[in-house]
Amino acid sequence: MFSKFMNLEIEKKERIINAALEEFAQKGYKNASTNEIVKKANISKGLLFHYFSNKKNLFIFLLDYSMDIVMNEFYSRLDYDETDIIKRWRQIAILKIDLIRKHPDLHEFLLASVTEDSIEIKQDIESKSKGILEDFYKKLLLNIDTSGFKEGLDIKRVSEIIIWVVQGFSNRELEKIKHNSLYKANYDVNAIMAEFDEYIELLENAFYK
Amino acid sequence: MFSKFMNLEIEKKERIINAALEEFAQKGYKNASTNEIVKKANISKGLLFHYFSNKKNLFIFLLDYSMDIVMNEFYSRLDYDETDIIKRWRQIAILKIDLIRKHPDLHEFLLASVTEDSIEIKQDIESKSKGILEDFYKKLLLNIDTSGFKEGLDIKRVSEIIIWVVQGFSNRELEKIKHNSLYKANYDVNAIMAEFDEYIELLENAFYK
Amino acid sequence: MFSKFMNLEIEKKERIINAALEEFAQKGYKNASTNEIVKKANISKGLLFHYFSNKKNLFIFLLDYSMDIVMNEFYSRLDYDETDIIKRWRQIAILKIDLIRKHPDLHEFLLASVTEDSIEIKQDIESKSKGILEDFYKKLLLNIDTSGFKEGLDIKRVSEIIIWVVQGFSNRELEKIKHNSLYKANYDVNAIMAEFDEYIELLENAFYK
Amino acid sequence: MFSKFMNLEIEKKERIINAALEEFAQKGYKNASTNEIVKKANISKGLLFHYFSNKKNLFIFLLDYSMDIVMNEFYSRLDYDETDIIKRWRQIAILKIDLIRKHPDLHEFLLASVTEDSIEIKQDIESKSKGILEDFYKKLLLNIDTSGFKEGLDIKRVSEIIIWVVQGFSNRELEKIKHNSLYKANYDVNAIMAEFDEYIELLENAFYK
DNA sequence: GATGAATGAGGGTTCATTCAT
DNA sequence: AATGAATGAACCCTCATTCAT
Repeated sequence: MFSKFMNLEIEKKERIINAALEEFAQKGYKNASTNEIVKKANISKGLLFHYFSNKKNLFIFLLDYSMDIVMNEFYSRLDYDETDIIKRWRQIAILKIDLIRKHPDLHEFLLASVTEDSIEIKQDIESKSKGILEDFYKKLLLNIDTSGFKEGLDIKRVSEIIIWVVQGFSNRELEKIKHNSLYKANYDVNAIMAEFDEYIELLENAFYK
Repeated sequence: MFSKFMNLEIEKKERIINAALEEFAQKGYKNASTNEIVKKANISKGLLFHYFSNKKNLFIFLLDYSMDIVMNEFYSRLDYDETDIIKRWRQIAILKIDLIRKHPDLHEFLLASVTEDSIEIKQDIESKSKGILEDFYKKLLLNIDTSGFKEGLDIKRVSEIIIWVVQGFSNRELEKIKHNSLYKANYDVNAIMAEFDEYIELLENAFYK
Repeated sequence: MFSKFMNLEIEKKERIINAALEEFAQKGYKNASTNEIVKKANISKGLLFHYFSNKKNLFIFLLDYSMDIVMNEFYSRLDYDETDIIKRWRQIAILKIDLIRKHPDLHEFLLASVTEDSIEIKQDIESKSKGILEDFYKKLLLNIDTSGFKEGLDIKRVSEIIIWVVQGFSNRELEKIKHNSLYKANYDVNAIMAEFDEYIELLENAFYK
Repeated sequence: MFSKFMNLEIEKKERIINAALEEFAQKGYKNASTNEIVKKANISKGLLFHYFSNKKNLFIFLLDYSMDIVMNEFYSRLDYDETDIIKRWRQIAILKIDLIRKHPDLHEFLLASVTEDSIEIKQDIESKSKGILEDFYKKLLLNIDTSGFKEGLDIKRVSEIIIWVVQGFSNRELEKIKHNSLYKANYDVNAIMAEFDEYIELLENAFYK
């Protein structure tokens, strides 16, 4: 389907992908202008449509492309021998932060996609993300050992609490990065993880034997 | 600035506000059509621009208007004698659910605003929400008693954990409502609060003396 | 449906109609450019779509408009007391020539419509013309007296022959007008009808008692 | 001019010609897509333009090509010993029907060309068809014997009447074929010619001694 | 105050044609 | 000769905004 595009030289391919990711991430689907994309990518109007036929297809390609990268980044680097749920989520948080550093536009794009309202692509996004996300979460949480929890705890609920805390923390950091360019330029993953560990400790004390 | 509009008879004013809230909530800023708004509000095109000069101003007006209502709903109804942080957040959750039931369009509008991508208004939304939200949070958490926490806990961090859990829970419920129209039509506040209380209990056991 | 347009001042209305008729007649549906139409009519791009919503609707409006005029020109001026089939067709030929002189663009437009290939409007044209043309032919041939034919002739076939001859003659004249602008500018209806009558005489001698 | 193309292997040449004839016949000049043509012919985009330089030239080539074939079909098979005008036209009608059966695309193409609206090629079509058709008609009617007509008839006018009747009849049949696919699939040349002969008999009785 | 006709820049998309390989 | 990526002008259409009434 996108074979024409895939056979391109890598440099041009990246120019186009990055231009499109940035534009969609900044403005959302409907607002994004194919005019802007070709300007940023320094290609002709016609070429974009030669590769992708139409705007929707371009978006769907980016969705697949982004999800693929994210999946790979996560699946291949997750240590499945680490069975402790908190430590596992700690890993996930690190991978996430790393992903954002390596592919900031891609992350922005996926984030924007999730809240995308345009009726034309809503269904595509949902159908794609649904299956993949379910699968994703299953794999992320494969082989988790919850035997360390204190007796009598509702494991499902405690797990949710842990996830919410991890998400709350990482969203807080993302907000800082997003709204504070100084912070963005200089942030120190180690320092962040050190702080993160303090929250983790609170959770461990609260819920572990 | 919007004095012309404010002096209007109340019925027409509400017609316009509701039409615009609904349109923006459903379609986002850029997609929203002034044509649709005037059609829904049953006024002429020119009149809308007579009152608000342009689309952006209309949006900003709605933003102020919505935030005002929310502030009032919360400030006036919050029981400041309840000093326990978990119970206070439980109150907030109830008020939030209540707000959604009473002003669904307004809530949708504010929710959509937060994830709005249109570059033209992004900054306006953020600058407005930033100051107000900070003030909001300060007031919401005024007079909180944290003396019930176990000794040695980092109160600030534990408070954050609590907030993240409350947010995680309410987001989960909102997602259900949003993606499951059957659930939306029949949901039972009491049942939801009962489940919520189970999470609260977990937190209390974890962090309270 | 086209009420906005119909309420226009007559001069502007005619400017738009003539510009569109000419463009469609010259280039056919798909080739016709709304850009050219608005240029010829000296109105803005948006206005055309304000009135007609889209190109197809504009075309359909012109189809109705043209058919109406043609119907009226013919119905109101045909002498239904003339029952002789040849004389009746002689009348029709005169009315046709007259129509072309008075509304050349309109005639060109309808002629082009009949041979229009664009799949988008083919059905519209056919459904419109089918009913109307059937009705039209019925009225044109109302009250025809064929008792003057020689005994033993197949009346239906002879009628067809007469019609084909009239059509052949009038097409020949149309071709002359179309391809010879000198001829077009100076042609003399009386001279044409005089020649036409010679063909009619041949037919009368052949088929009448 | 098209020597490059003419030197091609015959199979490829025919593939291209048929693809182009079909596309132009179905969609008219402007609507026809060079993309579709190369796809149908299974050649590359560049090759088509290598042979024909541009779309217009391709069309003109097809026009020449089609007319040549038609000319040959007619010239070589017409029995010039048959001097009677009606019988001669009867022959022509049969040859025409035969042509349509043998080269349906080609016939469709020429038919569509005659009613082609595209201003870019209108003149080319007309200038080509004018000279050729005149010549064609002259040859078709070569060596016609009109001595069988009744005394005193205007031979030129009667000949025209005969032609118009033949055209009228064959157009009527073509319309049936075009708009009734059932009819198209099953039509019986002999039956058609039998009916045609009834019209011929009417003409003979009318104009022959 | 109130109307809605009028504008025109910008939107996504198509397509004949060119040209490096 | 043969390819198909690349171009850009033109296409139809949308829409916030203006302005005469």
